[in-house]
Amino acid sequence: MTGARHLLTISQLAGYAGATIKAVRVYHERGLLPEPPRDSSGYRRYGAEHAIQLMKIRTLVVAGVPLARIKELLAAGPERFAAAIVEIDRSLSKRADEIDLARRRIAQLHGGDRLFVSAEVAGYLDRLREAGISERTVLLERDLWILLQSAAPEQAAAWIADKLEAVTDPAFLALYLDYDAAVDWPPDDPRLTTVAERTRRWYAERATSAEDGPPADPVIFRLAAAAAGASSPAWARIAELAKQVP
Amino acid sequence: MTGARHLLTISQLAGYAGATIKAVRVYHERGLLPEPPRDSSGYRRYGAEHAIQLMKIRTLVVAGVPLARIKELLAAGPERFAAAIVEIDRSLSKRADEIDLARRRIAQLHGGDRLFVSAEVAGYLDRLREAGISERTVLLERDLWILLQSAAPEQAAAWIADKLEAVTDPAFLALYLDYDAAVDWPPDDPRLTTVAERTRRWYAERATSAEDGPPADPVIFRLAAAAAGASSPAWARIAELAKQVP
DNA sequence: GCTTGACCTTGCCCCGGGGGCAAGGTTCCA
DNA sequence: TGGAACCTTGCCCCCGGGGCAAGGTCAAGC
Repeated sequence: MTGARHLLTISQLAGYAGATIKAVRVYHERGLLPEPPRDSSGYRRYGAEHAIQLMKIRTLVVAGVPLARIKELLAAGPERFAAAIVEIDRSLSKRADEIDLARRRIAQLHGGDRLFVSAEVAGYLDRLREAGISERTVLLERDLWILLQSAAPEQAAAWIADKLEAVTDPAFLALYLDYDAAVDWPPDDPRLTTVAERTRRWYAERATSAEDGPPADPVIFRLAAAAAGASSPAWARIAELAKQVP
Repeated sequence: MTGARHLLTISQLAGYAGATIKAVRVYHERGLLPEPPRDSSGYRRYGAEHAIQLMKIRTLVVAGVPLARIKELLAAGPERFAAAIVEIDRSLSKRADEIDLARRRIAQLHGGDRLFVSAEVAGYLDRLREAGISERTVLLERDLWILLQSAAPEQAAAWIADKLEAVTDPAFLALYLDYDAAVDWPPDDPRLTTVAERTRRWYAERATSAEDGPPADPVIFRLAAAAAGASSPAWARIAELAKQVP
């Protein structure tokens, strides 16, 4: 009569615990769930004790605990088990936070540049837009910042702080608007000398008024200048002109 | 000078987007991220456009979107993309709910039987405990319900409704306490005939007062009786005695 | 009895999303 | 000039099962 204690088939067991037949067999293989007795034709026959164990296993599995760790936990003493539960709960709550963050980020996916550059740089770019800089130039500037932030994050951070200050200066914005207007001029346009002159003046004034300029790492600076120059021959020419009469 | 547009190494790119070098190479293989130009020694050199694409990829990856789907999405038009974003957000919110549920379940892992049986059965078991039934017998009853719920969920549901009603009857509880006391008696204990007599009377009374008894599926009923009988020879004897004098 | 469909068994290969390591080439910095 | 830190390709491995094959078994209906 004790055979009546093991009357569940594998699919009944799996269905009850929200698992699949395959999963149950995997748990047998990995030693998480003891193999039950077999009936006369070799079918596995389960009892309530297996159902209980399987429910525990599934609860931990859906909580994201790896099978190897589940095996340890089920074999461990209650105090170790309780400690593990606390830790698992913590990791679940962390996962929930990550999901929250992921939701906020995918929501920004079809939107602006905040996903691609730091908040500071995004703010800077928005100031440029407000000042009337063309979207094309803003995007060039954005790409430059992406390169900078990738190649030298802390230098970029120091630099953007400087730029956020500069952008409050109307003279800087005016100069930037000149550059924006000049982007498509031919390199031999005579107006470029004027822009170069204004550039020199602004830098000179700035060097006297604020003693700490951008932490001029020459390598990075040159790369940035080269990238900008590559985008616009006119800009490259302005840089050349501004250097010529120091 | 256009080489300056591609100045990031693979590790700089990966670091910026929170990926690993290996992951970036996988995205190349799968066609998610275009292969960048190589420098003179065969190293990959990336530009801002790759950084932007990689950020998009990573955002979707951490949101749990499979790489194959990400590839489709990046190639699709904006309206299809937007629709997908909505769907991804919904699935993320579902995941968040699942995590919530998982947390509540692991919290019950070291606690009572509510994890292993339905809420109704758990309530029934608690009523038995309140009535003074020994924990050992309650656990036997619980295991029986686990078998029942696994093997025939809807029959078990109908049956538990019946039991929840029975448990409000003091006569039923008194009878159950008799069984609890008898669990370890030898099968030839003379007191068993008294219990059998009370059992017969209770069933007779119930059959007249409530016309709809439990939906007596004979197979399931017999299995349950056999399981109970296997746990206690005395209970098996009571069942035999109660049948003998119909 | 006989078929039909649902179930069960083992065994094998497959997937995604990379990780790890080997074995070699390159670049940077002191 | 030498070692650390990069980079390259290639190969095998991990988890947690899914899918399929090739067979054995069971219950219901005719």
